[in-house]
Amino acid sequence: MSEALARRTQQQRSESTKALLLEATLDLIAAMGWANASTAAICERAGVSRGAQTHHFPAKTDLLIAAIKRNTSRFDEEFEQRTGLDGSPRLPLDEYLDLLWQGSQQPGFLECWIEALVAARTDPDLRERVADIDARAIGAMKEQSARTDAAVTPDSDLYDLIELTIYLLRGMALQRGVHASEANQKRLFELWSALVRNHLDQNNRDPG
Amino acid sequence: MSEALARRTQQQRSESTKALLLEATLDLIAAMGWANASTAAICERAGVSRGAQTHHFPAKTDLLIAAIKRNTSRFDEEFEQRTGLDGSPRLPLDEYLDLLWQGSQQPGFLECWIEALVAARTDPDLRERVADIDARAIGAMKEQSARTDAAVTPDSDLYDLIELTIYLLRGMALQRGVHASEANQKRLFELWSALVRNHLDQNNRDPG
DNA sequence: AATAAAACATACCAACCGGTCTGTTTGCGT
DNA sequence: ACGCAAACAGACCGGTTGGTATGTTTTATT
Repeated sequence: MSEALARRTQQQRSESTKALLLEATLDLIAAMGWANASTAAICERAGVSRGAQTHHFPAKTDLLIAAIKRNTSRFDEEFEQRTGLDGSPRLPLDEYLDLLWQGSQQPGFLECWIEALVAARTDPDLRERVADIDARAIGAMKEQSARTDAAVTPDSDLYDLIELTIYLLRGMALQRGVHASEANQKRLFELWSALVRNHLDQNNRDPG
Repeated sequence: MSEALARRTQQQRSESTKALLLEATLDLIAAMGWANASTAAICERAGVSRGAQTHHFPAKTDLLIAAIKRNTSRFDEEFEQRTGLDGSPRLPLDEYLDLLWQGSQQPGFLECWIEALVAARTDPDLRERVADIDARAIGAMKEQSARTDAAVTPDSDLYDLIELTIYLLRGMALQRGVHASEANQKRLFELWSALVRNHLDQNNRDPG
């Protein structure tokens, strides 16, 4: 029958099942936590055999690393697009902070990230690799913030405030795991944003 | 031989082994994470038989709940002492924020708390109970903050700022799990403290 | 077409986990 | 002193997990 359709390159087959596995992994981490996401469950969800999984990801930790890399790069690219790279007008800091907020509200995104951080803390095989991915992600967000209109003076506290914001959003996501409190958190984050803006306005007034 | 020493009340025996188990539980959660802390390992660490553990804590989740209750109440009491209840002079907000910081630096404290929050997210048996303990702990800290010199007007943002601070400290602790960055975080927290003070000073100027 | 290699499928296994069950010791009430 | 219940100890078990080992199919190479 449809031989032409079934015929795929090795690379195509490989990347296809890899993608299925990683999506299933992220889904299950978000739904039941990394500790409860068994390789068997991931394979079933992905519609892939256990052998295929072990072929592409010999150890379970390989699965987690690849999954959170996918998780971060996906949002990283979206953020890069939104902040823009060329001579477009600078994004107002307000909007960038709101962008961070929206990113933190993406279902499963921070949940997976937190699960990875927690798992990595007590797993020597994970710790270094997760720490590296994490550092890159934070660095990327700091660079993005430098493309907003808040990047007035080189010695401002902008990077520190971005780092604080990231920590805050993670702490909030942690809380949402057990408490449904989105409206309240939105309100709190707006207060946070106001404090950040106010601080930068005060310290960067008349930069020259 | 020393019968008088070996002779103990049932209640004494019970509370003694309970305490041993809970301490061992907290130690292991901090050291290897909740998911990797097996009941057998906890019993071995506590020097208690498996039968004794199941007698006092039939399910593993009972162990976690009791352990984090102990975890929070321990620090809660310390905070209550420090903030004082009677007519003593009001604690400066600066010092209270520093108290929160010091609490967040206590080895194992936030690590266990975060493990509990993460485990509770995907465990129906834990979620409600952990959420309840968490809500009480946050409420207690808000009440303590009301005893500082920052509690000027009833409609200030003090409670919101305390809640933000708690989320921030948790996000920071999450980060410390994979990155050794205490000095940097101390610096960041002082920046945040400055923002909080500044905001409250601005909004509560000339209250009456 | 033949050979090799990558992709995939299935069975298997040793280790571990948490809960249950049975038996023993210790303290308490009478 | 006696009986009972709580505290404790150890054995046991079904279920699950992640990794491995072996066999089959699909693509690539020559």
